[in-house]
Amino acid sequence: MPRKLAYRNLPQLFLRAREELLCHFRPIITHFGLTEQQWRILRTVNETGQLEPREICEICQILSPSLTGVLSRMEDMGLVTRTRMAEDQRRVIVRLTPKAEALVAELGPLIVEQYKIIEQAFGPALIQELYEVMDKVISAERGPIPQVPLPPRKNWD
Amino acid sequence: MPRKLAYRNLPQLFLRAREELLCHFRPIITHFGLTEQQWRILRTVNETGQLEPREICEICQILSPSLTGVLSRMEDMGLVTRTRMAEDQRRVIVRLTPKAEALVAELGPLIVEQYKIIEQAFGPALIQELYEVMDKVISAERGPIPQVPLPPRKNWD
DNA sequence: CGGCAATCGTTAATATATTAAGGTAGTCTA
DNA sequence: TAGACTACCTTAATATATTAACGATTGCCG
Repeated sequence: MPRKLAYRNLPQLFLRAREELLCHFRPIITHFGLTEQQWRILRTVNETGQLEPREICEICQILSPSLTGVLSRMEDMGLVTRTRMAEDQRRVIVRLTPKAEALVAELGPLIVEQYKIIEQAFGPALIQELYEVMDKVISAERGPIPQVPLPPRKNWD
Repeated sequence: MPRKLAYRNLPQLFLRAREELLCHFRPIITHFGLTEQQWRILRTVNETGQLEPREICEICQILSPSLTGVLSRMEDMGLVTRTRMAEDQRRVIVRLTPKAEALVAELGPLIVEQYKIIEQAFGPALIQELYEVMDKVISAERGPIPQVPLPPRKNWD
């Protein structure tokens, strides 16, 4: 019985590699009383000025039910506003408050500086390679990927 | 005022790329009533026969307080056993039950088959590149990476 | 016009993530 | 050998992840 599978756990390697990077940014983010998800949202919305929740979900990789809570807390913190669209009462527009914009203006440059430090330590070539390979995985058009057939689940207990 | 930072959000790209992979495995894992973390632990412990909690934490990228709960639930499900070491009463040994080993024996081959499908769709070269670049990020020895100096936090509210 | 399916955000329930603090068992040192 | 120190795991509190289901709106179509 082969205890080891033929393929090493790739999603797990993604996790570890991501943490290897993120651990150098986390202190900056928490220093300003933000969570990682809150910073992702601040940074993303700041780039476009305004976004709808489902757009934030897709870009920031946060599921809808999670986002509801995160945005509520950010609203309580005075970082974002949520306004219903007049044309379509189902949809919502999320914007940053001036307070949040000031926060991004102060935090952003620190993040950039930390990127430069990391780029020197990892080597610019590796960073470049990371961006390229991530893009290849994310935005490559490829046909539908079939699902391995699942056997009926046995009654274990 | 540059709304876009000089560096695209790399950890966020990691998240999206990881999800692009994981979404093809998740159905298999949930089909057997497991969570992603539970499968990571099953797969990892199965490879070595037994592991201590802190080893699982490091390999599976799960923090100690989370692991406590995950292992408790897995113990309730009859998947793992936790036994205190005689020599050092602080330490614990985690082992799989026969039931869990049977589960891995059934689930493992399906995971491998799904890897093969993905490898064909993504191209073997890309998969190879992914493994290589992750290893470069994770296990490259590099000097200590300095932390950008943090300014005193202002009183926002 | 009226029914009906799809969209969008939310609520609910449970599992995990994160940070801080606690508790117990080993280790070290004065 | 007492007391401080450390290592390992756990508990506590809050935030987020995940799946299912709900409620309000809108668009479609008969």
